[in-house]
Amino acid sequence: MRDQNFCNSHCPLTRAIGSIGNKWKPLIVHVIRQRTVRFGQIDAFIPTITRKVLTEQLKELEEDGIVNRVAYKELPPRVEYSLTEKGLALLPIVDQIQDWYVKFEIA
Amino acid sequence: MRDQNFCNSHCPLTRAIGSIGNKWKPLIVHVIRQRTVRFGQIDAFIPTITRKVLTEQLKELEEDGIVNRVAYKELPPRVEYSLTEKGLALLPIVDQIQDWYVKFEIA
DNA sequence: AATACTAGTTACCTATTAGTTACTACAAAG
DNA sequence: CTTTGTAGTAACTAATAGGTAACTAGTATT
Repeated sequence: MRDQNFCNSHCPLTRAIGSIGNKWKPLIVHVIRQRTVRFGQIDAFIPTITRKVLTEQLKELEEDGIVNRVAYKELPPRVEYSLTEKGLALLPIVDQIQDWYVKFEIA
Repeated sequence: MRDQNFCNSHCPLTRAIGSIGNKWKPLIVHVIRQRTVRFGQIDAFIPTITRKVLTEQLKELEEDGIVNRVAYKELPPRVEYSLTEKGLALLPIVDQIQDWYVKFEIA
């Protein structure tokens, strides 16, 4: 998202939303989970995301200390992503969002 | 948000994000909390939102069964908003997002 | 000699979201 | 008789997010 009004707000919830409150980031965190996954795997798990947008989102998540990125100097390239401690702490919240939705979803 | 790819996804987390995963809705839920508040109060609590956008977001939240809207037939108009059971169930999650952010924020 | 492989990047274009300004209704207060 | 107050709406514009297609590197396979 990177909305300056949000990132510089005096309200911590607003800043939190500025950091993870967009449509892709919770999904990316949810896909990585406790694993170490490659770029292409994340891309395959989120069918509607494009590589360009996935790259952008992963870069922001890395900047915000939510994911680790390890690039191997090989060809073809290999880049592995995993959650940091901060990212792992987000998992129970993401799970609860899913549970909340399922609980109130009209069958 | 109302992204059709999200709302019709087979993944419940994706659908959940489609319903509350935008920048304004968690904030609106957080502002209403357990109270009954008027339109103008919400507007005053979220300084950077415009009336137009607030109206749109509240309408979607109402459609999704997250807020109740009660309009009194008076002049000047009075409209009161409160959280439904579904909306109230979102409060602990929103609080946890805030706690998560505060915990990992670099001082 | 051409093709596939991965994890991107670049330039360009479109769609969605958000902001701006002006306007409404009618009663009550000054 | 003008102003104030509330909760919007309409028309329009600006900003941002997201999508598309083409391209890169160097090794390994066909």
